[in-house]
Parts: sequence; C-alpha cells; structure tokens
Amino acid sequence: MSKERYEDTKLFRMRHSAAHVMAQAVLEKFPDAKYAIGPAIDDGFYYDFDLPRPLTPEDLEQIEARMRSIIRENHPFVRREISADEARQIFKDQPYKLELIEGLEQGGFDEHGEPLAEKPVISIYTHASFTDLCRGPHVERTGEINPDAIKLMSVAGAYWRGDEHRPMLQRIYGTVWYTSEELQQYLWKLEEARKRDHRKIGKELDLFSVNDEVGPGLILWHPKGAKVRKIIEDFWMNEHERSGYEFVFTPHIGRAALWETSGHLGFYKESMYAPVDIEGQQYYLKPMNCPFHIHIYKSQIRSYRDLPMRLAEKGTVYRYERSGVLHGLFRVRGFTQDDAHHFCREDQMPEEIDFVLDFSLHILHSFGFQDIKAYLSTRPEKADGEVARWNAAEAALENSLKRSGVPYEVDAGGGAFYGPKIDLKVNDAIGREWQLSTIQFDFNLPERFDLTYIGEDGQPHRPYMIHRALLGSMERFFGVLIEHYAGAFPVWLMPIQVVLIPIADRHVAYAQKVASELKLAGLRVRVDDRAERMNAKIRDAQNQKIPYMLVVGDKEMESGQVALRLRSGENPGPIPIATFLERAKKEIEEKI
RNA sequence: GCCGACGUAGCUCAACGGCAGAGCAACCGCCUUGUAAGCGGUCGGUUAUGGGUUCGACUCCCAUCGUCGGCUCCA
Repeated sequence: MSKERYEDTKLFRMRHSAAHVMAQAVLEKFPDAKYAIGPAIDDGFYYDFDLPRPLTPEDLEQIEARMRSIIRENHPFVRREISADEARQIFKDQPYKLELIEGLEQGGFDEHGEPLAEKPVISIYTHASFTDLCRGPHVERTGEINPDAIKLMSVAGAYWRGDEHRPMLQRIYGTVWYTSEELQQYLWKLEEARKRDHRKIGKELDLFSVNDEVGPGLILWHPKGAKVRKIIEDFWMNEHERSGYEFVFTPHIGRAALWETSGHLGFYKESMYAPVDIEGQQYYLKPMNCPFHIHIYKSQIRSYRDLPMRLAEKGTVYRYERSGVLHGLFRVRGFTQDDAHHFCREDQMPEEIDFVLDFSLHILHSFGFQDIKAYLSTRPEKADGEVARWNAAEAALENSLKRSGVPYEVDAGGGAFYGPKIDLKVNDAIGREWQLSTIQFDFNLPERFDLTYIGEDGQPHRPYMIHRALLGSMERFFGVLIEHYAGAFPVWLMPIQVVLIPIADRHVAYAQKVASELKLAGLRVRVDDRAERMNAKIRDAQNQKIPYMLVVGDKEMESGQVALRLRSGENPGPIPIATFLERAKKEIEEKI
C-alpha cells in the first residue's frame, strides 16, 4: 500500500483552509492588516501578517473564537482564475500580494519561494468576506473543518520571504485535526515533550548548567552529568579500540595558514571566532578536527600497507552560533565531537563503509536506539572531486545500506560539495527524529593537503578520506539521551544506581555495610542517612530516577536481606543481597 | 542578528507606583520512622546590570546582558 502524500490529504486541505479562515478573522479584527502567506505545515498551519501592534494571547483567543463561528457559518470556498491585471486590482492595497503576483507573472514561485516548473495560472479563493491569492486546493466549505479540533498555538516573528533584510511579520501558528481526540493527542505529545525537556531535567537531576557569566552556549557539566559522560566515553573508547581505531589528541587552536589550506577560512569563516594573536601570528579556535588529523596522517610517508587508518578523537570544537539559535545542549558554541577520520585505498573503500555503518548502528543500538533511519545524500550540482570517485562512493554507501537492512531514503543532490554522505537518524520514545551519526566522504581536503600513500606500484596515490561522527557531539547526544529516557537512563548509564534507605538510625551501619559490598562489586551506591522519614527518602530517590532503592530495617538486618523497590514503582520486596547483585549486574550487562 | 515575551532567595513562583513575600531546598532542633513530602525554628534579596521619570520604582521609560518561543542559519 503506498502512502498518500500529505499534500493530497483532506487534512492538508483543512489546514490550508483553516489558515484562510484565520486570516478572515484577523482581517475583521484589524481591517488595515496586510496579509502575506499562509500555508499548511506539518502539524497545522500558519499565516503571516503585518499588523499595527503586537498580538497578545487575548487576541489569539478572540481570533480562535471567531474562527469557530466562521466555520459554523459553513461558507463555500470558491475558486476563480483571473489575469494578473485583475489580481493587481483586487489586491491593490496588499503589497505582499502584489509582490507575489509579480513573482507569479515572472514564472512563479510556490509558497516556499521555490521556482515552479511552468508559469502558473493565477487563482483566487473566496469564502465569506475573505479573498486570497491562492493556488489551493481547499475543502468545499468551511464547515468541513472540525471547530472542536482547531487551536491557535503561538505568535512569532518571521521575515517576509524568510529574508532577514525584509520586514518582520507576525506569524500566527495554529493546528487542526480531524477530531478533537487527535487534537488532544497532539497537545499531549507537546506536553510530554515539555516534560522531557533536557534543560528542565538537567536542572532537576543536577546534570549540567549554563551560566551567564561563563557565557551563553557554553556547557558546565556537573558531577552527575560528567559521570554519565564518562561512562559514555569509556564505552565509546573501548568499542573503538576493539574495532581498530587509534586515538589521537589535537590542540584547540591552529595557525591561520592551516585554515587557509583546509579552506575553512574561505567557506566556513562565518562560523569561526576571531583569531588570537600570538607573537604576531594569527591562530584560530578550531571549528573542526579534520586538519589536525590530516597532519597526523601526513607526518610520514604512508604505505598502502598502512591503510586503512582510523584516527579517532573526542575533539572539542568551537563554532560561532548566532545568539538567537542557542538551545540548551542542542545548539551550543563549544562542543565535543566523537570524531574520526578514515583513510583508505580505493579497493578497501566499500569494505570500510560496511564497517563504519555497522559500527555506527552497533553504537546507537547500545544506547537503546532501535528505531533508526538512514538518509543518503548524493552529488549536488556544484561539486568538487572526480565524478568517478563520487560514483564509487555513492555506490558503496548505498550497497552498505542495502546490506545492513536499515530503512533509508535518498536525497538526490543533497550532498555537500566535497562528498556524499549517510546521516543516521533515530526515533525517540515519543516519536521525534534526531540526527546523530554522519558518515561523510571528503574529496576536497585530500586534494588541498595533497594526501598520498605509496601503492604497490611504488607510485603515490590519493587515499579516500571519510569523516564520521557517531553520537554527533557529547552535548547534543546527552540532550537527546535525556529527552529519550526522560532522565531515567538505563542502569549502566545512571550516575547513581542504588540508594540504600535505612528506616531508622539504627539501620545506618547495616546500610553502609551493604553499600560497601555493592561498591566492591562495581555498583554506584549512595546511603541516604539523612534524618528523614523513609517515605521522604523514597520520594527523593524516585524523583532522581534512581533505578534501585534498597530499604533496610529491622527485618532486613536480621535476615541479611534488602527490600528492593524499583523506580517504576514496582516493589519486589525483601531479597538476599546476592540475589539483588545478580539482578543488577545482569541488567547493567544487558544495558537495560 | 531580527520580532515578541520574560528576568524577584539555590529552585518554583507571588507582590504590578506606597514597608519584597510563600512553598521547597539549606542550617539547627525534636521525632526513630516500613514503600512518593513528620513537626518546629533559623538563615537567605543592591528585585539581571546601568541610567532615567517620580515625593516614592520589583512595578513606568531607555540601554546593555541573558533566558524562552519563533525567524534566519545549520560545513
């Protein structure tokens, strides 16, 4: 069964129509308003307006209420095809519409500003008192929109045609569904996402912070967050070492000449920070690790026997991000990539891709991401490097994908100018997609740095270079992990795995004895010996998402047991210490 | 960077031209507890920062810094 395209669904038409209904409501409220464009989007619709004053939440309520009454009035949508001149007459007071008409006449752009293949007919849609320049399609009548399944969500600034040099308009976002149940479901998902927000959980679990005085977009990892990071990194290092990677360390700054050679000062400068002057020489903070790894490769003449070479580093890079885009751990100015560069021969290349794809999937699976999709991006129009290499690389990427069985999509022409790539995206617990891994060919840097190896024939050859990051960056990955698990990480990742809860003071010594035993077995354990009631200790441990709570009182002390409670609320009750240890070790081993 | 909202105790929030408050946390004490908050007390503030208006500013105005929602960007 082939999936219906969203654009062809009734839901899409309802949303687009709802945008018109909203525009009518806004126009009634602000007769002088200029209206721009109002398409359907993934979860709803928006419409951009030029208004005499900023909208308030009360305005939204009124507009929403008026929308419901317009819907109930059940106006038909009437389409009419008109000439450009007629359109100019109708929209003579609407500068944005006039500009759109101009564009349509020139050959046309769709609502995203993309050029259309053929010159479009100009059409208008009218319902009730409202007429809009619009390609359609719409529902037949406003009554087909479910008035109980609409909601206006927010107002935000948006540039006319997305151009920051053009006027800023007010964009009203709304959502519509077939049924109010679907609307409720959607709102529930938003609410769930809000509850999982890594910035909120990061504070509650004392994992990390960002501080004004330190600077925006710069992350402070607190002991508990750092513990999780260390566990992730230790695992990462072990898996890499086992799989034939070699570790390197490289500095945080490099001379301007390096970035000239790499080309970053040409095409990446706007993301780099201003240079520091050292004895009259300019040095730049690194936005990437590649040039350093390349110089390690170049530090001696390489033989074909040395390949493949896999250099890995948790490399901390700094990139300038505009202040408005910073977001918790997801968008920061300094971050640590789990970076590696593969250098290999042509005959090794397909196998190398097989290896790195399998390895990536293995790493992602280990963190509990089972639902993974791949995106293959191929050669764009403007591309560097030999076409033969592009083709070979793209074939290798696609073959690996097929062999691995990961579902994938091809973004034809979506690759970077310097090589094709595979991106891996994971679906989290509430169905959101996050891009984590990138496996990226680079045909540009080997040329720029004149990378070679000596082949069997005694002649220099150009190696293939593959850049890859699996988790992406430690910061972003940690953020995704927090939101995926809502802070309740698998036991192996928890900074504190076990809390001993003595019921009364006389049980503290026993709790400490049990704790030492568990620590000896490698568990991360705390004893909650505060002068609090057991109930309070349980509550705190629950809120901290501690996997195992071990309550000890008279009975346990007497029998040498612990009463196990889980963060799920399950209460398995008293068990021997050895039994608990076995269970915990098994769950840690299995990464549950 | 741009538009809008916002910035009050460690945290979550009140007060909205007229003496800056509560709960939690922290600290002290009492209680010695059986599966999600025991009780009492104490401490805690240049109301982000800097200017301005006013008899008087957390409150109004301006600027700066930061946060949030978007836009833009995302080699």
